[in-house]
Amino acid sequence: MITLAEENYLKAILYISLNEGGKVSTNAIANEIGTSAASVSDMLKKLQEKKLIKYEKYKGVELSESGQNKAINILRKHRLWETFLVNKLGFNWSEVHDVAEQLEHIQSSELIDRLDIFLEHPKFDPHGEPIPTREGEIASTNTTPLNELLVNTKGKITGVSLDEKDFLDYLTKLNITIGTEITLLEKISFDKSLSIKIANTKQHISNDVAKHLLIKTS
Amino acid sequence: MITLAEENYLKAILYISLNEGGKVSTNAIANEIGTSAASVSDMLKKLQEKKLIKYEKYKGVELSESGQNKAINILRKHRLWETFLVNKLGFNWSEVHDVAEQLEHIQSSELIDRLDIFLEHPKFDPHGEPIPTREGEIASTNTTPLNELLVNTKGKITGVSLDEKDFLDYLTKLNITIGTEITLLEKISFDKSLSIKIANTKQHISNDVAKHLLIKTS
DNA sequence: TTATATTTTTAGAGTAGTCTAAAAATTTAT
DNA sequence: ATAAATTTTTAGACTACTCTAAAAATATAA
Repeated sequence: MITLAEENYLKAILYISLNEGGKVSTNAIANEIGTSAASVSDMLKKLQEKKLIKYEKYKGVELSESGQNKAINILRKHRLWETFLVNKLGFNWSEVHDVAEQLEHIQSSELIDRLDIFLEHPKFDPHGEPIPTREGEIASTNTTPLNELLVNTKGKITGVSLDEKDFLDYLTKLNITIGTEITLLEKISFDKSLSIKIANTKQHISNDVAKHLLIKTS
Repeated sequence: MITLAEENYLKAILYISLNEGGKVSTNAIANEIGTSAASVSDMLKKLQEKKLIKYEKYKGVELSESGQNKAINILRKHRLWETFLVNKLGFNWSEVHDVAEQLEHIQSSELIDRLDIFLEHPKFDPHGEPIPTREGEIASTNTTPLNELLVNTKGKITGVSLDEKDFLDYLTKLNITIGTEITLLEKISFDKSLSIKIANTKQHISNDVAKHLLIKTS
């Protein structure tokens, strides 16, 4: 059996390696989970014992095949539950993360299969992130973070890569949501902030915001 | 904060006192939870510290007001989730107990409020048991266990008081479900087994089965 | 009412996960 | 290439929950 803490470690390792690629460091995990590097070191030994990760002391860590399967399954559950909470229960996209973090640990593959059917096999969650398939496939989205776009390019926001309430509420205030058409007007080299146009209104956003907006250009 | 283990103890104490009434013994809890009397003794001290129970050594235990509120809320969550699993996801009534035991521990009152709305404020769960209200009211059902009925009485099954797969699957095999009309034909004094009539078919069931069938007479 | 059986509690120990402080290894900078 | 800074691991301790074995309290029975 896999414990709740172990599941959270696997998820963190997957999350970091999806974003950064390559081996994951002890500190990165500690930072992601909000714990000490010492605790992470301890836990990595246990996950290694259970063959859920490939780990060499001081050399960083990556998921084993079975660890990756488990982690992707947790991600699938998280994103399906978020979809349920928004599409069926009427939650706002900024309110679902914490509850989904609990629901993703419910153990029942039958439950997830049925939830998937009930939701009519959604491909993306409320933040535009792909929902891994039952077989563990994660669709690639072919998007570009807004801050990497060329000036004067027009595109559509198809996803956000950060699931934090403050961030999502700020987007809502800016009239930004999934599907919003956006044009990059200018990049300020000093602070990397951006001028953008949304629905014929000019707005200004920081690089920290822009890098989490995923754009599909037409 | 209340831990998962504590929630399970409160739930067990509520369950026993709803069925037996009066103070609850250490052994009864140990038996219900499937742990040792020693562990229960330990935990009772902790729950006492947190003012969730009223407890005197060797004298048994009862829930405090705040403990009862918490326990009833867990019961509410359990029964709402069971209703969701059957009504929305298409699970059979015999398959939902274990998953609901996990789901009942999800912490979010907003979630439960919205689930209640989504399900259109159900009054009873798939086993005919009343769903406690948001305010902690548990409707009384005014039912009689089948084995306490007088011979030749006719009634309708409005609930079952046991949520175990084997039992529920057996009922399904007997063509018994919520709403089934039933007539008590004969009580065998030797083993307390019963002859019953369901849909013009005569059947024979044990006292152990009959006592968990809740009847409303017309 | 005294002995016996049962129930409950205490004592002591084990596991999973966490922490801080210190030691060891690795990386970076001069 | 060695010193300094950073990262990672180890050591030792703490909490929550569990266990078995033994002691204490209560209930039952002769």
